[in-house]
Amino acid sequence: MEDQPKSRRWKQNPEAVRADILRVAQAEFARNGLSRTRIEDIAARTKTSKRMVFYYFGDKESLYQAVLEAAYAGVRAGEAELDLEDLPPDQALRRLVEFTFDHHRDNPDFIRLVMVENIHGGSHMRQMEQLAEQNLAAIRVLERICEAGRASGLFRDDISPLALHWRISAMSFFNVSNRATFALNFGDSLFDEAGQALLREEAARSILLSVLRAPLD
Amino acid sequence: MEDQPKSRRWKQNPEAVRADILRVAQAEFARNGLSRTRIEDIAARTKTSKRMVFYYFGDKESLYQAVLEAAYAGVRAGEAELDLEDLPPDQALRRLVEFTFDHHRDNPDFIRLVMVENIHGGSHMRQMEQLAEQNLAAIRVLERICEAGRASGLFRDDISPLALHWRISAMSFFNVSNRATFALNFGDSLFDEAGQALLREEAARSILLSVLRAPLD
DNA sequence: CTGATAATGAACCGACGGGTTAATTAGGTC
DNA sequence: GACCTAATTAACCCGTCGGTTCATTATCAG
Repeated sequence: MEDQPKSRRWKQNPEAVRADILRVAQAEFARNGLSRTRIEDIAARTKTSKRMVFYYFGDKESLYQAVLEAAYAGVRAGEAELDLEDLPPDQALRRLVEFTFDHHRDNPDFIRLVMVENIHGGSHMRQMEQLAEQNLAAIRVLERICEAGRASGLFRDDISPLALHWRISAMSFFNVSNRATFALNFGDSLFDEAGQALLREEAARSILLSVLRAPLD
Repeated sequence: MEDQPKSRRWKQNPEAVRADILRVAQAEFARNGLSRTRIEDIAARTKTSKRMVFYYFGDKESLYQAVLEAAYAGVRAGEAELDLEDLPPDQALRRLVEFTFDHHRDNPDFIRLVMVENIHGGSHMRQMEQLAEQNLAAIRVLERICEAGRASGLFRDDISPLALHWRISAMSFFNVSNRATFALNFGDSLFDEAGQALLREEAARSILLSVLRAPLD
């Protein structure tokens, strides 16, 4: 029937075990952060044992790092699916903002991992190399939109794509990361369906408005 | 000479010890989060001992909670010093955004505590009562600005002060909270003096632009 | 079949760190 | 000065949890 590439067959499948551990570990680290997460808890939700976690990943920090790396790769892959090529620049930008907003919402575990990593000062992210290109790809999308907008006379010519990305990320990220404290402080009206629709729309509108050629100033 | 209110004099001053512990604990919890912080480390940087930390605060979680509460109170007190009463609404709003941006920047420990608390789902913040009024005060400031702006015909009449506050907070908070990962992903050009000035200005400008009466749409 | 290696299981270890016990001192009160 | 309580110290306790040891089984190459 089917032959695995490396001729590994039924039962005793290391790759699957590895992936299983990674999957569970991602959820645990996202929920509890690094220190509060117990390897035993991860193992318990896996089909394998604590011994195997160490066997495959060495130690806790390495596992965490592998999780972070996989999460980044997964999310960036999702982003790459967005196609804005044949849209006029204003619609493309609006679509990008809305997509980013939704995409963050749909990946709370990733957001929480990034929060955790920021608490740690980004120390585990430093040795990840292949992120640079993926990240620059995100900026390049914005650069193209800005350039097209400028060329058509629709956008201002002093837009910084990086600063624009920063603002889009800020709203999309904060919406997920600070939901708990924001809701406790101000109620959860912004987090029901209507509230989220409002925030999403205002985010898109304010970003768009800020790049359009001098409506006022 | 001077008489303390409760006739407590030189040496053996519980209030001061408490405050000392709280000060050090705030820095430690902000830097390391809840689990990674060691009570012994806190004690070591205090003028007192580990035993005293438990004596005054009961246990680690209670100490953390006291720290969080004190941090909130401190930051909110700082915010209250901003006076926008005699400014026209557009200038008042711009000033508020700039102030919030700066204020977050100046209180990174507070930001980090809020990050930690969000990782914990806000569970320690739930029993803090007196925050409600302080938070509503922040919204009320925005409500007054929006109302004045609307009355003068300058602002749109469909502004949600809460959503506006959310956007201002998002940018101000994200700027501090995600600095580490953002800089690793995209370089630190947005975090030097010029970059920060740009972000601050764009934040203010985009907020302002979004409330002004139909410049375009 | 045989030997080698990769994968797994069970039981164990040790130190780290939150929290405590018990005894001591300082300060206030009358 | 006698007494009481709040504040402080030193030493200890013990559960938890990251990581390991060692023995066992599965898989594969020849």
